[in-house]
Amino acid sequence: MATIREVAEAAGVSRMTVSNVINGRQGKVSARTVERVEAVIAATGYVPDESARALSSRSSRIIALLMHHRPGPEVHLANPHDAIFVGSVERAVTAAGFTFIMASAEDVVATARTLGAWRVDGLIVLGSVADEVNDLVAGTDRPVVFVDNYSQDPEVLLVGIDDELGGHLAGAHLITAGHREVAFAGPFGATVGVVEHRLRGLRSAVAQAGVEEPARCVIDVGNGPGDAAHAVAALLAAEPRPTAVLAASDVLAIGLMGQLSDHAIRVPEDMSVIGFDDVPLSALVRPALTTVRQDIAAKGNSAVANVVGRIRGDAVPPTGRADPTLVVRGTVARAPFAD
Amino acid sequence: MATIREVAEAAGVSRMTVSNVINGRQGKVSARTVERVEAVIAATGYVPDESARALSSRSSRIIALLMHHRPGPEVHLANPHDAIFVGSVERAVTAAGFTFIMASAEDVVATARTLGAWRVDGLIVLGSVADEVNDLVAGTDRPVVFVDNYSQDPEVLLVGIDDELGGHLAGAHLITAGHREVAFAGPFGATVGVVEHRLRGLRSAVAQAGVEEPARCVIDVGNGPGDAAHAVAALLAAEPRPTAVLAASDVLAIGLMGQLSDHAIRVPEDMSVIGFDDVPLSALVRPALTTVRQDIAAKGNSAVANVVGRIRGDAVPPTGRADPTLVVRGTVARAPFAD
DNA sequence: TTGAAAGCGCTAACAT
DNA sequence: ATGTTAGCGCTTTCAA
Repeated sequence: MATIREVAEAAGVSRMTVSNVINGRQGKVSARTVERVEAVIAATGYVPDESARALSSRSSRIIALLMHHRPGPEVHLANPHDAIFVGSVERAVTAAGFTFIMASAEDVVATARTLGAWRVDGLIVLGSVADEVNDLVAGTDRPVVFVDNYSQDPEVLLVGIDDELGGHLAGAHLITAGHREVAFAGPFGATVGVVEHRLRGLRSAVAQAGVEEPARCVIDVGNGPGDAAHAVAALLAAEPRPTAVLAASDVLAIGLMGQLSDHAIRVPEDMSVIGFDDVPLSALVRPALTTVRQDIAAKGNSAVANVVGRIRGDAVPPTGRADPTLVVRGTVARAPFAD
Repeated sequence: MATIREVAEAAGVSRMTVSNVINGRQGKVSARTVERVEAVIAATGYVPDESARALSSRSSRIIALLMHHRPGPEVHLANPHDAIFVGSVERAVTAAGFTFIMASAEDVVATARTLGAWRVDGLIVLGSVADEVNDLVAGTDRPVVFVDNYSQDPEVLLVGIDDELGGHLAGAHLITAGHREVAFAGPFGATVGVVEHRLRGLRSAVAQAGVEEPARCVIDVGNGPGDAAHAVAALLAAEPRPTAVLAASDVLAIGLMGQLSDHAIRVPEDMSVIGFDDVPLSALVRPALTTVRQDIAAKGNSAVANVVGRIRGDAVPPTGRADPTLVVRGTVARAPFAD
């Protein structure tokens, strides 16, 4: 491995000149010298040592995505929402000229500390983080953005969507189709606030139609293998039986559809289903899934734009919650017995 | 940020002693001194600077997963196979006491060089890498393992499955169900060798049944939005029309099922479908997907075990190809008009 | 069991 | 436009 010193000697210049060439410092080096140094670099295959650079400059030009995941065999990334988000972040980070790395761990605070020890320049945090938010922010002087977070602290920078509006859109659509007894299913334990807000929005829409106890059937369901089966069992046992269900994610909605099919309950004739996210899969299944759409890639781009802006000291693009929309496909029908 | 020097002074010892405590060097420091130093570390919240450690020790204790992806908006990780693989690698790396990072890029060789400049200790490479293999291996003195790679070079260390056997299992199952005209659909451009070997295995099984031109209908199909539609159009236009199709992945199989449904072709009565991988989703859809199963997490564990073994200089666990199995569910029926 | 000296490869700050 | 000096924070090597 060649070092900057060897390159400097071979080119007959000082190490600083080589450094200036590497870092493309315009106007600090004459064109002829640049050429000579670059020739030596190409010939030797020299690559600057990043740990030395980071140590000396106190900056790594790395932006890291930190994902929280729960213990157990479940893979966080198996969730298409997360996969798409990660992909969009990676692209935006690379396009901005930074190096992208991702770290996934149960203990986000500890991992943030590890990344900090690597002098990462910015951090994007995905996953259910609540109490840890303050520890995370306090533990670093670098820009941090949280994704889909419902922290108490209004100062915390985040990107996300208006989950309550999403739930409301779904509820209004079901009400319009004549549904009154509407159920909700989601992983309440897995996220902090997101699922709750979707339920709240659903209830507000149903309540506006004059329903006394809106969405009284609420099912807490994980992503495990048998979970969809339990959820559907609970759904069908509810009294009175709901005619529609809003799932907190498309994947869950598809799982429910499969179980309903096993119970000979037709979707949408006997039971309407709405998903959340609009992942690509939802257009593939049959009947195609009616769902609340969020622009996941836009969320990733916003997060990166904000972090990069703060690193560079530029104008900082705003963060906040975007508005989801409803995508009508084939899983909502008029409620049975609706007038 | 506290430094080792400050900790040393506060504890009244030399920097080397603090270093020995940090690195848990047994027997180099007395128990009393360890205790004192650890108290100071806890009090100051000292975290060793990793770039300085890497620079000085020439090792980062990082194992990196390098993913190749193609240009365009498509997200590599959206593939459940890749997501599960990444998850299992991350878990195994962390369990082995290393830090995990993931980098995804179009130019794997360039990114490998970047990671090398960070002194990563080991590398796992996922994705369609062919010509780059030699450059990658030549460019580093660290252990590298390739995943699902069909390199010419037999010396290249890899983990994967016997894709040809997988195709053969599917073919034999279809033959047993009376199918003779069998189609194959897969993204030939996206991988190097994997899809081809699955097709080869399918053909060998069909040929064994005495079929003259086994699997003559071969459809090259990507993962884009309209791709499944084109594939099904090609499938239904083929003359003679196939009675069964093997898809190179479960996600593709599900996409085909949706399109077949739109054409009022029933699965499995009119068309049998087999997938590949057995991702969780395949058990959720209806009819549940018959598929060739591979143990993705085992593949990840093998890759990590090999890299870690080589880093430590321990006995190196063997690499190689595991055997897939057939999971029979509900998408294969007896061929129409079969005797 | 502990410490002192030297240096990993690079860059910031200041010369010239 | 180029060079010199002095570290960044840690570990290695060798001594005590």
